[in-house]
Amino acid sequence: MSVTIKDVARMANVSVASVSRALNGHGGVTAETQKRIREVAARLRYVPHNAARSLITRRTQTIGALLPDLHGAFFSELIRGIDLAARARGLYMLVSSSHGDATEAAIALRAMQGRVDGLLVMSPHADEAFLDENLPIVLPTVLINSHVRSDRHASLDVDDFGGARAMTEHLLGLGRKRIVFIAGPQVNHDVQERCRGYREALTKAGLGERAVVLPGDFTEESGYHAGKQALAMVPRPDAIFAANDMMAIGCLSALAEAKVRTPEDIAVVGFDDIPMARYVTPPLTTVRIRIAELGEAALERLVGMIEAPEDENPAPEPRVVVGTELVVRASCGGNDTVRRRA
Amino acid sequence: MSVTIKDVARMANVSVASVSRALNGHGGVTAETQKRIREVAARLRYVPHNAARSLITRRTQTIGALLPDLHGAFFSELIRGIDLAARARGLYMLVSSSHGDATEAAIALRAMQGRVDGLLVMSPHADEAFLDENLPIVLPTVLINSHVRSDRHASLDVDDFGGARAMTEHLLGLGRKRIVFIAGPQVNHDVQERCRGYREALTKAGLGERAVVLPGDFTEESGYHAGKQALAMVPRPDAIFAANDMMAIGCLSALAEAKVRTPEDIAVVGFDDIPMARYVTPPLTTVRIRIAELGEAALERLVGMIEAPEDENPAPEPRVVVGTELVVRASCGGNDTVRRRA
DNA sequence: AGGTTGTGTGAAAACGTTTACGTTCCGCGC
DNA sequence: GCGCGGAACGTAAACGTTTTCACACAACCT
Repeated sequence: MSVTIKDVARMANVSVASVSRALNGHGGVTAETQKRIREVAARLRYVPHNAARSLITRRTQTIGALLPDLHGAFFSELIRGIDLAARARGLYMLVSSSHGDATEAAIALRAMQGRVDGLLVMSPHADEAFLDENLPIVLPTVLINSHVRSDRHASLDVDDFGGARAMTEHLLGLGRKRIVFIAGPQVNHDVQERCRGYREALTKAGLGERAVVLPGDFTEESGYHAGKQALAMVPRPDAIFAANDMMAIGCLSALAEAKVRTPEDIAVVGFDDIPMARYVTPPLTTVRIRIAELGEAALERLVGMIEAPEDENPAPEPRVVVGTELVVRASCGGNDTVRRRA
Repeated sequence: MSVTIKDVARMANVSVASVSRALNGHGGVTAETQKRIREVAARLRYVPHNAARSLITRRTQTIGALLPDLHGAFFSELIRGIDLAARARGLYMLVSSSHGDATEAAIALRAMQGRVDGLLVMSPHADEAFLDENLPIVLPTVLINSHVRSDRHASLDVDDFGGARAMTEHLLGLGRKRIVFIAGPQVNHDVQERCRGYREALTKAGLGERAVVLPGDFTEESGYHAGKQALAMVPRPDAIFAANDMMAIGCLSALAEAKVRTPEDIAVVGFDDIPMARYVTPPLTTVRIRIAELGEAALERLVGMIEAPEDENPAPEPRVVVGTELVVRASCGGNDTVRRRA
């Protein structure tokens, strides 16, 4: 059996209350007894039982992260950002992921009850109704990139729209006129926003009717196919904007195979700035999301909510948007730069 | 205030004991009352308080993962593997990382007390003495890639040695005779094992005295410099084996810059099979570690320890080695294959 | 009829903390 | 000398569960 506070109390000839006070530095104990208690605790290797402690304090020093998946660089970076900020505050992180359907997500959500002080939720299932159904109202929650418009939950979104618009404008600025867009999974909010940004820029340039959206599903293969499709178009496009980098890379293969030069004949650009983007040939122009920063911001936000007195609701600004950067490399025919957008 | 088991009991006109029994399916309660209790619980949105539950059951349904860092594809994959296996068993995962020094790691370790049922530890600080000092003996623990020889802790290691030896033998089999090795950080156990595998293969081929180890630190840049160094050697090597892929990629740049052909003049190979390896030119021959599998295996192992009756120690096989695959692409001049090693 | 089982249920103890509330003791001002 | 205030410390309640034990009651066997 492990050693409890009672054992320490007995060995130090004091009550459990004094041990608790001494170890937590609450005062009310002599410096001398405090020292003695500390020594005994160290000798016995006493470690407080966290479950017992959080049962009474109502604090767990833990935040929960609900993610749809853990595949790929995106979640890796996101978790890293969250962890970074969490550690700085002495918080631990309970992660739960890969819940395919809403039922699984609901179970995960409920399992967090009494285990965490707050929740970071990024899930395609996390719409308003779902959250109402499964979230105990008391649990502070920050929605990441959920695109759920709600005044009751704080949320943090990536500026997909602005990033895509900036990219499209960049291509237009380089003189490209026939820009096609390769979309991702239909249900994906990010994709919709990126597509919207693409259309917006074209429309603003008076080229709205030239918008062409090819289907894709975020995989390299679908990018390859979309590339083939683009090559078959007449007139042939002079730029391809893929909704993510992997598809852009697949697209590059399709062009290379057809002996079409990038960027001279057709520019190819992506979205995400995955590590690989720098290394393909030609290096890929893309939109960078500062993902770790997104994670950090989300956690900061959550901590703010946890620490705020309950009556001091509604958060001043329930919705925050995280900016993107335009990363210009060779694949678009521009000069290498990184342009930061708020 | 959130709803407790007492509220459910009151509303259902039963005792808390019956509610507990009904909800946990322990039997000893009529089908009818069980149904009634379940309905009341659902209506009240009752969710058991996990801290209270684990206080008495001594089970948290959570495992802790102590990692040195969260940067890069390795940890992403590792976490994914762990999470995958954990979810399959209804376990949650508490992750803690980025502890720079041993003190921080110790704090993290102790903070896990009473919060997890078992621990997955991968940390450079996790040597025998450190663990003795900070681990409550009762907590089941699996060490990942720690290279700590201990009969008291289970451990799971990657077969760096075997992978590096196989790669070196592959190069020798292709007729390369002057193979240099680019090492990584000195303290890194993996690097030492990989280097040992390299030397072993050379020695076995009677070329032991030809072993050349250039310094490196796992960064692309250090690979670039090592590449330059290799080019300056006389006689010039005909193959370069980098201890990880990033350095191999840096090395490729150095060769390309010097107009040296890969693989015709010099073969270049790496270790890790990061996603990018497929996409560089030429595609990189490398050693793949099935990382997610490593995570899964570690968790399975841990669960075995947790579920085993206490008296049924010592685990049959305290040390398990996870195999690697030789991934042959263009950069070594062989034919594309994947050769799996146990 | 009287004992013996079994089955559904409730009361209460237990888990390991924190903390509100008492108690003791000492020093101080009147 | 007496009351008073505060500091140091102890007692016990509380947190929300699970689980042991006891109890009531019905059904069964002699």
